[in-house]
Amino acid sequence: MARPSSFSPGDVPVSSPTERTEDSPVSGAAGLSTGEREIIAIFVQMTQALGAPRSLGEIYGLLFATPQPLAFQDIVERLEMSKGSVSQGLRSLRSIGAITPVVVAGDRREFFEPVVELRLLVTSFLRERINPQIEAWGTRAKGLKPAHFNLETFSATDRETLDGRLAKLKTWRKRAGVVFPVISKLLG
Amino acid sequence: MARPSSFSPGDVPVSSPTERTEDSPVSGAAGLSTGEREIIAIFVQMTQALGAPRSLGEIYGLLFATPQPLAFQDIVERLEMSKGSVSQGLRSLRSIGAITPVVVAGDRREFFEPVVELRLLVTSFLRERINPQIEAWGTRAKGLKPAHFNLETFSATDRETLDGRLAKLKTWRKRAGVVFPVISKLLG
DNA sequence: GCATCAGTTCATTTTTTATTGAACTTAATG
DNA sequence: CATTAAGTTCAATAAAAAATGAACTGATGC
Repeated sequence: MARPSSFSPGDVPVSSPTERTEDSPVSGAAGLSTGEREIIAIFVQMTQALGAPRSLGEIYGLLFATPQPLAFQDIVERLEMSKGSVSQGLRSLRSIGAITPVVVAGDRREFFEPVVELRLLVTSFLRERINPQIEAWGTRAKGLKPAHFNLETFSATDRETLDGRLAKLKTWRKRAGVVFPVISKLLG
Repeated sequence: MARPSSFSPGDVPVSSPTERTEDSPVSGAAGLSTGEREIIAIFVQMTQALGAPRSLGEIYGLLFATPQPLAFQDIVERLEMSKGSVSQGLRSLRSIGAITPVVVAGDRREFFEPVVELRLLVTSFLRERINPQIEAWGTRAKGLKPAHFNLETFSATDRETLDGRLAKLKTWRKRAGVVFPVISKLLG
C-alpha cells in the first residue's frame, strides 16, 4: 500500500504521506492532501492560461507543494500520471527554468525542486520562450517591402498608412528588448 | 469575378485588389499579395505563441495589412474563412482591444481597423486576459492554510519551507500589480 | 408585411494537441 | 554478464480546441 520507493531523498524517514485522508476528499487522483490539490489547481490554471499542457501545471504544483525534492517515480505515483508524460513534462519545465535537478548522494535517481523566485521564473520564461519568438518575428518583419503589396490599388493615403504600419512592425522588436530587462529588475 | 461587395468604406473606388497575381504565388487562400500573406504569417505565429487560435492572427493580420477598414464580409471573402469563425474571431479581437469598429456613414455594415499602437495592445491584453487570471489565482492562494497539508508527516524544516512557499505564492499577485503599469508606461 | 442583407449562435466535424503505454536505452548491482 | 532499476522515445489513442455551416435574429428597405 505505502509506496516502497523513496519519497524524499537521503535518509528522511517519514511515515508515507500517501496514507491520510481525513482532511481531504481524495477524489480522482492519488492520495493528495487538500492543500496539495489546491496548489496544483492554481498552477494548472496558470499553465492553461499560458497555453501549456495541464500536466506541466500538475507537476510543478506538486513540486511546489512538497518541501522535499521529488524523484521521477514519486511524481508518476502521486499524480497517477504516465511515465511518458512525466518525462516530457520534466523536460519542458527544465527547459524554461522552472525546476532544478537536485543530486542526492547515494541515490541513483534524479530529484527535482521547483524554482520559487518569481523573478527567476519570469526571466527564464521570457528568455527561453518569448525572446526566440520575437527574434523570428523581427526577422520576418525586416524582410517586408512595400513592393510586396499591390500598390497600384492604393491611394496616396493608403500608401502612407501602409508605410506607417510597416515601420511600426519593425520597431516593435526593439521595444521588447527594452521592456524585458526592466520586468526582470522589477521582480527582483 | 471581382467581388461586388465593398472592400473599402465610403466612396473609394479602387480596382478590385483581388485580381493581381504576378508578384505573389497565391497558393492556398484567396488572392492575397505576398506582403499581405507575410504580415498575416507574422501575426499567426504570434497568436500561436500566445496560445490563441490562428484565425485571430489571420484576421488581425489582414486588417493590419490593409490601409482601409474592412467589413465582416470582406474578411470572410479574402481569407476564405467561414462566417462563424470570423464572427467569433472579431469578437475576441474586440474583447482584447486589438481592433476598433469604424462606422461608415451610409453603410449598414460594421467596419474594423486594427489597433496598431503596441502600448494599447499590450495594455488591454494585460487588463482583459492576464489580470483576471491573476485575480482568480490570488483569491485561491489567499485561502490556502498550512492546516490543509499533512503536517504530521513534516519535519520542522519541511514546515518552514512550506510556510515560505505559501507566503511567496501570496505575494506574487501584488508584484503583478506593480509590474503591469510599468510595462504600459515603457511602451508609451 | 415580405424579402434581403448583416451578422450571430451553436451543434457537428475537423484538426490539433496532449496523454498513454510498450519497447527501448543506459547505467548500476549482484 | 545477466538482471534490475531509472528514465526516454515515439507510435497509437484519447481529449480538447478550433473551424464549419446551417439555422436563426433582427434590422432595412421596398
